[in-house]
Amino acid sequence: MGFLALPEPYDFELSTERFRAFGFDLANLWHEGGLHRVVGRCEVRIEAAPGGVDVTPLDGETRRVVLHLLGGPFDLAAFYEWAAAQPVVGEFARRLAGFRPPLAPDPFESLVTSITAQQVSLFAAFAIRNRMIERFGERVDHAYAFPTRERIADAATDELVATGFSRAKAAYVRALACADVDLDALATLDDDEIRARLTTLHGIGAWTAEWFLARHLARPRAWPAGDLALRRAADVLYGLDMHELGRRLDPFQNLSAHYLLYGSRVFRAAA
DNA sequence: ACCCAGGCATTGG
DNA sequence: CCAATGCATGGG
Repeated sequence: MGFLALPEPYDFELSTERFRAFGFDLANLWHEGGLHRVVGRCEVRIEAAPGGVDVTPLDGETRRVVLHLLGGPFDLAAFYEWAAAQPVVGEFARRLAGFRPPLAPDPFESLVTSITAQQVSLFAAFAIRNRMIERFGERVDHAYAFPTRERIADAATDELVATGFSRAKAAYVRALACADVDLDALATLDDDEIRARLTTLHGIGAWTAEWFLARHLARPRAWPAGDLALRRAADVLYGLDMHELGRRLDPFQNLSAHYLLYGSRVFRAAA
């Protein structure tokens, strides 16, 4: 076991709520008060500790993956300083102090997860994604490794449909797996270049590309303007359209989006 | 039996 | 160039 520090303030329960809010998540499994995930060939358990988390077992690769998974790249201190003077998001920042949005550690996983969530409710998306993970991923102890790109490339479209994908989405996911594109290399590009490259792929539109910037690369200005839940929050909480709200939240659109979505989910009275 | 849910590509005007 | 349409599943 090893200790992994996260910048204060950090709240493990708030930060992992997403893995429990819509059912369970086989690849990021909440079990006996800790988060379980496969790193390499090994299951890792993450649990709360003062000033960070305890990770079992912990090596160099695990340190890197878990720090990313737990939203380490976000500059929460700068966000809180800015948000203090902001209506709505400032109040959510105070009430959710220590919430560090989780990030998808892997680009393929991030895109596939977003594709499952296109158009359908997140409860449906989680259910479909879990069935896909169970079928194509490798189980290690409690949790499953998210299916590899190679495994999905080898799968038949019908096998994906059998787990609940529409035929169109099954084709998108397989085409992505087979595409001649270096997903890791996208991290070296700027936001607009990433948007342009991703949206040339079949099944990846503006919404999916934006959540990739937000939930995989932690880009500060990522702003999923087409997101239905976020548009509702913009309307109910601010009475603004997404375009105008995005300008007002600059340059913290990404963290603002996460706090507004979490806040409108948790503080039902506020929405 | 409906209707809606954190989209997208395709088709038809 | 914009509107209409089909998609598969889970919850209300």
